[in-house]
Amino acid sequence: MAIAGRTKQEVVSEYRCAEILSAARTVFATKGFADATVDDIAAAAGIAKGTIYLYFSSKRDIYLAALKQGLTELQERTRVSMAAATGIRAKLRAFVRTRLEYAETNRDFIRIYHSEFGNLTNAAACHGEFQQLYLKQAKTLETVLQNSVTTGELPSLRVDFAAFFIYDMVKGVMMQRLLEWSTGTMEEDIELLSQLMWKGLGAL
Amino acid sequence: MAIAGRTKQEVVSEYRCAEILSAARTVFATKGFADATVDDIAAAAGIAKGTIYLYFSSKRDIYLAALKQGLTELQERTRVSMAAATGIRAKLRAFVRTRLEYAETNRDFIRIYHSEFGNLTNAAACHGEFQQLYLKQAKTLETVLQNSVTTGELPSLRVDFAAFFIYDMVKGVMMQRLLEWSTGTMEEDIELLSQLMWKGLGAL
DNA sequence: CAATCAAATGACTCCTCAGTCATTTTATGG
DNA sequence: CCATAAAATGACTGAGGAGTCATTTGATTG
Repeated sequence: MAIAGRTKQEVVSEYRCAEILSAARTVFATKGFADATVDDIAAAAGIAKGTIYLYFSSKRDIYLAALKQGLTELQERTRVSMAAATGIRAKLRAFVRTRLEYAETNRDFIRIYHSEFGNLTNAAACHGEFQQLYLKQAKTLETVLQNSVTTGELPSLRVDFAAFFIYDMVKGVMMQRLLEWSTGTMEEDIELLSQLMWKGLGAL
Repeated sequence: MAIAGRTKQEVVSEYRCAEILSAARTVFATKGFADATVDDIAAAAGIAKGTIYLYFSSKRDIYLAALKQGLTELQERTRVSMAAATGIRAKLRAFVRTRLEYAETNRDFIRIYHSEFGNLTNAAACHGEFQQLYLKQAKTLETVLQNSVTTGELPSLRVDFAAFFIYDMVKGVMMQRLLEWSTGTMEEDIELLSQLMWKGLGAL
């Protein structure tokens, strides 16, 4: 009974998972991991709690799945837009733009993203699983920087340091915008951030 | 019975508070707010749980007190060292140095700091009390930047944006160093960060 | 030393919530 | 239409932990 390589069962199952993850994102974004309850998620998804445990094995499992899903999408978009840009400066601008735009349209995910990646220091709670996800993210950017160093487009520098530096700047602006602390439009913030990243405060 | 304006009672009370806060810092840093128990803190302080409630009204109260204490000290040191430096560039370098040095010797506090200020987006949980503390921090730096703009030392720019930008960069490096992800010495990181902040990636 | 007061204690209560599972509902296909 | 299997349900359980308070310990003073 498989159509296009997927049974009906699989399709329904995927749909349920997506439903649950979508509800979970909203709830986790609003309450944070600790204060969110599985009942909250069930209510938001309009299903019974027991059903959730047919698709996920624990509260943490749901959380991790929601985080991974968003992270994969964000990372893929970032990768594609950077690959499409020519020259390191354009690539960095693409990095900034893609991520700020994604943040604007995926606020719930970004809240979860920040609550995890703003706080990687609490290793005890998560056995480093989030640290690994973070490092994987940084790796992509690091590779791009390294290539530019190799071609001589960038001078030799500690690319690992620079990669984190860039991540943190963009992460900070995402948060500013999410909290509506930024006084500028997104275009202005993209421009200003790109300038600061490239030229620093001294050359403005 | 007051000696130097303080009764014995007050001295003992302050000592107990300090004891509890010190234990709390360690526990919160290790387990995070949600996973830390008041029993953990009591055990770490070598006192009974009931005693803690003679000095603090709730778990959150302890947390907030520990955070505020560290924050006040960090902020004061930052303010003093910046005031002692001449010129905006030296002030910024002082900012970076003071904070990285403080992070090196107050790791427990910095863990707590990051778990809060990495995640300000979860406003529901804390009624914005942490957001206020953060904004107060940023204000000091913003004032320094504004003064430099007024004297013409810096060109006109969105000082609020720049202040966050600087905070986030330093915060990021603090985290890198805390997790021992940084491959450089502290001096190297101070130097590199100051350079990047001032000149950006393009001018290295 | 006895009486009084303050400080400390930890067993206890109460509540929340993750995860379970016997029961009910819905889908399948003969 | 019935039999059987699969999916969904939500009342229930057990664990864990915040905050309380009757009791104990220790200090103070006449």
